[in-house]
Amino acid sequence: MGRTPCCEKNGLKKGPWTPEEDLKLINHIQLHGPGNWRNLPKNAGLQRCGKSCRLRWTNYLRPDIKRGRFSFEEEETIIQLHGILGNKWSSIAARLPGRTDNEIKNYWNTHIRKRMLRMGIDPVTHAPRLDLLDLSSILSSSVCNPTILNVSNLLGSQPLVNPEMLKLADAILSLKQENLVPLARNIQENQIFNSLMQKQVQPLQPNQYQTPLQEGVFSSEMSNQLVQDNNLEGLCSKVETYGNCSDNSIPSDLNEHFVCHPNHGNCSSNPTVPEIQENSVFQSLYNSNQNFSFSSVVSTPISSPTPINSSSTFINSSTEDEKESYCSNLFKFEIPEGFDFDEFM
DNA sequence: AAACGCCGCAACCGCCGAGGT
DNA sequence: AACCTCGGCGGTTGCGGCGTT
Repeated sequence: MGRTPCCEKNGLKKGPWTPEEDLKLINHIQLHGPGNWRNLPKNAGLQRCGKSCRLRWTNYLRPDIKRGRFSFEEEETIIQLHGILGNKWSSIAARLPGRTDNEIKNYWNTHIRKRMLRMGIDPVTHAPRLDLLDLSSILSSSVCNPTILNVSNLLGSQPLVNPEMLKLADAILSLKQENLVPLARNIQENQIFNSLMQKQVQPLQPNQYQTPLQEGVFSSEMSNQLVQDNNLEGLCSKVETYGNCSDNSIPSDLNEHFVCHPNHGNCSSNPTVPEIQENSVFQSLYNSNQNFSFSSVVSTPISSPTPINSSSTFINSSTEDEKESYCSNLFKFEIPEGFDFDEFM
């Protein structure tokens, strides 16, 4: 048997809602509450399909909807969560209070996705699109600085975008709510990402998203607590030590782990000293008040002017270029193949 | 000023899963 | 077990606004 339509289509209005219709819907829901969408139009005196009423309410009329442009932090959260969850817009929306899945989906398709494509990043996999890589620039960079040539990068086995770092941030968030012991164990086994991905996909309840520290954004308080809980002080202090360097020299041991990608690195005047690329997350953090920390790598709140769940609607005055620059930073952090967490910690 | 094209977003469509009978 | 309803989800469409020529 074929599926019956949710309502009789004939005679029902379609298209944009009028203010009168909105008023009727709001009044009805205020009196009776949402739900029973099938009968709602009739009871509310609307010539609309119940589905249409539900969509209008959930995507537009609901009082807790936050209007206005997305903040840096919201965008960052969307990118991180999309890297983990894919096109699970409702799941992503559940971690962005006041935002609807439809709004996030539209924003992704019209802004973020295009920007990623411009940057040569596959918006589905969050990995660089090899078909768009400028091989000549890669090769010229390599000629200028042979030390930064990483063949595995050229072959695509080591994505420029580091979705694992993004996954790590969100996975740690999940583990905070579950069990932290496996995290440390997995780090030591150097199998962290696979196991974290499995944990990550466990759905959270909607009411878990409502407190600031439980949202997708990884707060500094959380990271500090996690560091304590997981004996990650070594890692954190080591990274912070690097960030506190007063000159532009990069500690040799760190330099071994965080390589410049040839496609984005500049030719160094000194071919024997790899130069941190200007746009890298590392460089951004390195330059931002010399206050680089592990938590900032994970949450990157450096350019987020307001808390994600600020009660006031944030009108973002930043340009697309600024966001693109910021976005590129978000994607250019990589952990080289063979990176040993044990050794680093 | 008109035509054209692009962009953003609200709304629609079709499918799916859960739950009830 | 089969059928049916309902709510929810992701993909897509179409329209209005805006910028450019």
